[in-house]
Amino acid sequence: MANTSSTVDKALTLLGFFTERRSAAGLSELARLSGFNKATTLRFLNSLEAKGFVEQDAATRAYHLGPAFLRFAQVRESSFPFARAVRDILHGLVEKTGETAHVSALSGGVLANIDRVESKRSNRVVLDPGEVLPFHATASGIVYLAFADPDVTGAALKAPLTDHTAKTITDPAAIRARVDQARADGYARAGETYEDQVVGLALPYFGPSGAVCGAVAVALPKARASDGAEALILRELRTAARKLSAACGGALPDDFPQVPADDVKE
Amino acid sequence: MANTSSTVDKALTLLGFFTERRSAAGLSELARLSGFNKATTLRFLNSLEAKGFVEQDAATRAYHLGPAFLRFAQVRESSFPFARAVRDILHGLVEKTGETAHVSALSGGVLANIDRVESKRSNRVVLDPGEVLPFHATASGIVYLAFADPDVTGAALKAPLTDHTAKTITDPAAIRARVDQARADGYARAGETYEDQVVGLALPYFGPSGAVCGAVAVALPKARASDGAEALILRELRTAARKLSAACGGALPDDFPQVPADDVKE
DNA sequence: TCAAATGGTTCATTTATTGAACCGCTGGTG
DNA sequence: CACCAGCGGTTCAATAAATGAACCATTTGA
Repeated sequence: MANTSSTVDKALTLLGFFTERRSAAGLSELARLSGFNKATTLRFLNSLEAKGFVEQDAATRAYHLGPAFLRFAQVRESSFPFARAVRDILHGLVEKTGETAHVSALSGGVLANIDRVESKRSNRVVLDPGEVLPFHATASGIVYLAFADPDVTGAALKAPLTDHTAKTITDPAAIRARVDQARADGYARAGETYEDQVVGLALPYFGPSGAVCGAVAVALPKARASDGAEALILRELRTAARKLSAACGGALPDDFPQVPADDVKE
Repeated sequence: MANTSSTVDKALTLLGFFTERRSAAGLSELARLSGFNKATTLRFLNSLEAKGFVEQDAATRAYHLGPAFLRFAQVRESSFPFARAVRDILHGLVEKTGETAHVSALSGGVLANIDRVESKRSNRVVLDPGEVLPFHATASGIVYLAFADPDVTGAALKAPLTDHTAKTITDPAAIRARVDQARADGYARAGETYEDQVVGLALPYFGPSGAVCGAVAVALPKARASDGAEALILRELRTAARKLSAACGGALPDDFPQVPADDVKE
């Protein structure tokens, strides 16, 4: 599966270099980031620009994501009103839990945030829109792998696992253990493996044919991560995961573990 | 400018075949629509799928737009909150005029709707999200051409001009006259040239460096298109165009015509 | 003023793209 | 129920398109 390396694939990877932090980039910068030749990069950018996927700032000559995304997001949404459902579910989660919530989806081989709603508390977790979530270092990533196709999981664990904090787990065997645990539990917890002082809890959601689509997660400051708070969050996450699955035409599998094996029932 | 026909260009054109009406399409259908060989089409779809730009329904094997658009729209929006501004402006227009309003932008050589808000009246104009607006048959298209680069305008008039209604104007010279008129007036009006019984009024909006980005328009049933109503709409459209230009870092040109050369001042 | 970036171009080499023919499969029809 | 037409997908030689090192012309900044 390494890389089929079609020209189209390569051209599209350029888009992935635009993030919230780097919302615009010049030709040389993109060539450096991608490893493509400058001439190649330019041709790709021209093609992307012709279709509205990037725009070039006339003054700075830097490129940024184009208006095509507004249009296509609109078209997708009109036939498949997912973004709207996501937003509603996230608002519900934030209201119920008081913490920042976000939903990710697998898109182009990576798990990327597709929306997030922040807690109203002053001490809260802040997330970049569109951020790519490393599989091994986030609760969303772990729980995604737990329910993903074994090949995908294997591939993700073979990839280089980078450190994000002092507590990031980079040993593939240890990650695999966490993934197995998450599969058994029906959720994943990540304590400061991606950001210091941040705890994450995540559940997967499923599309038609029962394939996992992504994860829904709540991120909170470690200081507020009491057992009781986490149990509440997991309960809310479960209903969120159920709604999300429904919104994309799927459902939680029948054998999906009951999340909070504790006291009260939903 | 005909077609540079790079492989990437071709692959991206596939995305354009997804609309609200045809939100999913199979391999053969896309091959037919695009004119590409089936093998070629499939390779493109695979590349697009790998990056999340299309998804394949496991059951029907049909393809539809993928989650990448949610993500990239998010990233673009985070650094360039345009969609939000558009929405606010459209709501304002609908409230003030009582009619359906929409904003389009040039994206990939075509003028496509990027958002729209419908009138609350029962007899109203309905627009498809993401719809492509033909230059010659819509007020938005005419007014776009009026302020676009002369080369673009020339190219658009050389392209085949298709009929949409009995009143569609397909003579390039007549269209050019309307374009020139629109440039002088600062707005364009299209009476039943795209949809029967529908009148459209449109103004352009401008980005940095003064280039035209797209159009903002109001569409209303012919029966309600009185002179007074149209004058009101044009006034509202002008403030909308000003706001929109500001939202994308531009402004109306200093020499932009005063829209309603009539009674009351804004 | 100079050096090192930048965006962009060129063109022979190479490599990925192309398309006709081909599978196996499904769903509808006489 | 056998048939055929359409589907999604695959193959592989011929070919057209992608590639990249070297090259400008400008801009930036020391």
